[in-house]
Amino acid sequence: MTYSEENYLKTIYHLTSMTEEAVSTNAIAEKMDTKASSVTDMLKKLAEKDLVNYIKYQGVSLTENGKLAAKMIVRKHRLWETFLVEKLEFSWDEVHDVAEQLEHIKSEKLINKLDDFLGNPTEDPHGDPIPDAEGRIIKVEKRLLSELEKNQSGICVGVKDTSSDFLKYLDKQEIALGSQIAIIEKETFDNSFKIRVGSKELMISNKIASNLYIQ
Amino acid sequence: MTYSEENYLKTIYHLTSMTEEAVSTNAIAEKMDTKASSVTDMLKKLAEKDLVNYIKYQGVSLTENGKLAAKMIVRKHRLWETFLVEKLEFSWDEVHDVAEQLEHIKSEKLINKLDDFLGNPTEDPHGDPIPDAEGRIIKVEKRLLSELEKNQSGICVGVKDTSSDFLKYLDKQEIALGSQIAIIEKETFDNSFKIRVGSKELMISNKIASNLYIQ
DNA sequence: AATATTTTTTAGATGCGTCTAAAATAAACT
DNA sequence: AGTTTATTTTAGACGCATCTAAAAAATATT
Ligand SMILES: [Mn+2]
Ligand SMILES: [Mn+2]
Ligand SMILES: [Mn+2]
Ligand SMILES: [Mn+2]
Repeated sequence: MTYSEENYLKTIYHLTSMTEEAVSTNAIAEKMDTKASSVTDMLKKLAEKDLVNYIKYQGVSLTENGKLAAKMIVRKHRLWETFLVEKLEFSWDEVHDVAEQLEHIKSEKLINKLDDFLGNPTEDPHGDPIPDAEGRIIKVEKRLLSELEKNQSGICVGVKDTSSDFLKYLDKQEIALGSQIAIIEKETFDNSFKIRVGSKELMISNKIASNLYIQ
Repeated sequence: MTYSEENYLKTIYHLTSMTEEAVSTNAIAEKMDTKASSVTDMLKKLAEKDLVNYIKYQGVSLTENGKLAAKMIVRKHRLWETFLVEKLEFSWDEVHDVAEQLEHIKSEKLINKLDDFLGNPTEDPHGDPIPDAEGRIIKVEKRLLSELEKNQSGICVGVKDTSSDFLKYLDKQEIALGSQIAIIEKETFDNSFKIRVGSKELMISNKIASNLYIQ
């Protein structure tokens, strides 16, 4: 499989993992910052290889083959991110771009040895699950902070947005995976929140609260 | 720089590092298992980027830019090989192909952090020198085992041939980097050797002896 | 020096992944 | 239902890296 094919597969995987439905050509083009015509070309090729179910004008979904292949790429991405943070002292906002490259390295042995070296982690630095060698994912149920009510609390276990900007904001506010977060007040006007993180109190917008996973 | 450009650069580096002279189109084609016409195309492109000195029909050599770029690729290759052996329990005959992929990952930070993580090694698992971040190489003088005379001895510090076949042969004979090797007898007929490795004695062909570096 | 051989370059083609522009189809709106 | 708009596909082009076949240049042989 080529570098490009792998990127399409991964994108389709991420776009379909929420909805479970077929995804449109335009949605893929949007996400990958490319043109719809390029997407169409690639979908034909992936369909030819039995990696996607593709019917003209009707969108696309992954076959079982495609889904497993996509999971293996996600596995590699997240294991490399974990390696970079745990072993090479990268911060969680610096790892994504490098992992985008590393996820395409082809070696079963490498990735499985890396997995062992890292102690078979089940989650990456952003709290996202790491598929095992067979593609199994441990699903932990988690809610968005924005769904909590006043006086409820929980532990921050993940981020939805993994952009560098957002992650740096969290660093600045000293919010990290494992932080205890409690809702002190919920502002009905703009749906912003007053929260307590550890011993500190701060105000966060609804957008922030909608990108933090709590357990 | 593209994946392909990097591979050409590295090949030219290896071919010129011994002779110091310009290298021929055919020599590059041979080494890279490609056609001379493809090489010519690439040489034009590399010359355009001031990475090689190329004059039609007269062979090619690296510019200072090209040499530094090549060294950085070699640096990455050898650091990754070291990582695979030291941290992921690969054996020295398994690392080359994976390192061929990993050497193209683009991230200054990654490679320098990896270097630190490994303790800034100066040699890779095959005894080859690892250029530092500025491209400096620590030259250690070493001779081929085949150049030694009867009753001389030394420590095995490197291999010239790094093919899997050769490395596996060495494993079988329990010859490794650091092994003490002494010449017991030199057969004038076929230039083969009787040697002692540690406490064992064995016969090796001249071809074997010509691929072991001794210090 | 002339001829033959080898090496290297050029010319033209192919596959991959991308693009723009135009055509086809589907969806939304009177 | 007919028309407009949006989405998707097709057609044709381009850059990259490769190839084969032919031409050009360098080298070796007689
Ligand atoms: Mn990522
Ligand atoms: Mn991640
Ligand atoms: Mn190697
Ligand atoms: Mn090596």
